[in-house]
Amino acid sequence: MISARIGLCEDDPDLRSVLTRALRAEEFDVRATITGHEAVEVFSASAPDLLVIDIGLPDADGRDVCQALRTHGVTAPVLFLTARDALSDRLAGFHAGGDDYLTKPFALTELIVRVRALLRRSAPATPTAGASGLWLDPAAHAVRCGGQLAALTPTEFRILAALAARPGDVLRRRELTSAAWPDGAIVHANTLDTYIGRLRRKLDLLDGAQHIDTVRGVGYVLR
Amino acid sequence: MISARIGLCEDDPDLRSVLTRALRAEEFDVRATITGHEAVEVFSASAPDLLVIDIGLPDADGRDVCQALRTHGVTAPVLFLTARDALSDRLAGFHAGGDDYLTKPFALTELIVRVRALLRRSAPATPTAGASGLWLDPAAHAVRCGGQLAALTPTEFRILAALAARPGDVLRRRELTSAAWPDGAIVHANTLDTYIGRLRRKLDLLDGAQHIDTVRGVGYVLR
DNA sequence: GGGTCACATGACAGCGACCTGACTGCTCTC
DNA sequence: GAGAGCAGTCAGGTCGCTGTCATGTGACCC
Repeated sequence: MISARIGLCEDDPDLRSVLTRALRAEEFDVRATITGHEAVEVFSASAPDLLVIDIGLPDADGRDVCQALRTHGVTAPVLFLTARDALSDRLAGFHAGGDDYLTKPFALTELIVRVRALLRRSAPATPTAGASGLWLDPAAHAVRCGGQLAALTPTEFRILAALAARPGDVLRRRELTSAAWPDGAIVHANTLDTYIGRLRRKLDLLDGAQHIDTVRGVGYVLR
Repeated sequence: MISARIGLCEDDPDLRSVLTRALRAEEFDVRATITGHEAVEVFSASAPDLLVIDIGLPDADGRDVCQALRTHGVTAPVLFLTARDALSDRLAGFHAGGDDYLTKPFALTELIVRVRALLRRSAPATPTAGASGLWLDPAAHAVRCGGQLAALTPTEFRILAALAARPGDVLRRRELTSAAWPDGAIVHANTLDTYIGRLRRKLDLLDGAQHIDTVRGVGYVLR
């Protein structure tokens, strides 16, 4: 699968750098911009698959940047970043349009999960986990297989999302841990094993197949 | 695919005529209305797949029309037409649950592009609430199931309408809260729980089935 | 085979999210 | 003012998610 192109617009140098590196670490093709005007110029010329835009840009409101891009025919979903104290329910309307927002401060893992969820939603025709027959449904917080559906807890969902993001690739234990738990969280080594076991049980009830393989000494892989 | 039904509300005869013909030329099934009251009457009776509403209607503000339709259970995305440079209008439009904006004057091709984008984005998320066996009855402020009918209070209706707008999707608590209460309203976290409980009791009396599921740590889902 | 290690699995306690019934206050109508 | 109905809060109970532990199992190396 070709990596998704993500357009980023964030004026704070530190945050911009962190976000860019975090997204690139997840194999995304990131193009970072600093001002709203730059974002409109760059992304209307070559539309990315998803936009991550800070609401509080110095030269323009992030929502106006979005609006301007929409008038240029850019239909990619947008993930807004907003300060918690500036958050109000007025942003809720964006959900109906398929967009999303994240309040600062946020865990990078949360950003990654949201980004993947938005990308998945905007490309509903793309099977999520390759040939595994599994279908991650972020809207339902569940996994589908055939007509069956299994509800997942938040932690189970994050782990399976990380695996499904790169089907066929072996994900190291530390990669999975950092994807499922916030940075700095201390989780017992065995905790991941337990969750893998729970996921396997739920997936097994769906179609009786083995979806998550163990790669001894390395990690796990979704096939 | 059956052509999408588009509800148009525009008082200016020239613009109405141009828009109607342009959309029909794109194979859309257009129903044009002139006043806000007519729009509410017509489109709450037979909800289209998308609404195009002028903000500056003579008898009502387009945002109020949108708001009224939302409380009638109409969940279709809305494209507002508005005068240029009206930032406050934009924000207020999103308050009303609108999904996109177009500032006059605009190119017809822009309109078409964004209509298609909105339809594309909303398509997977808008099966009718009938899939759950429940039917929202805005006129009676009630919910029907089979031949049974349960009266709902206004707040209960708004919550159920929000859930029914996206059956199968988990709605976060904050989404439901912002859908059921006005912006800025401070409601105790537990209040939503209480209303969910009341709704469950009423729905349970209709057919004895469990309609609203809890997704722990996330929100609620109508199935 | 025997030892070691990594992983699998079932059980469990803590905790927080959620559920529920009861209650108060408010508004509207008569 | 009385009554009815709705909205919102509270307290206490229940339930499920989470993370950990103990123990079992299988892979690998010698």
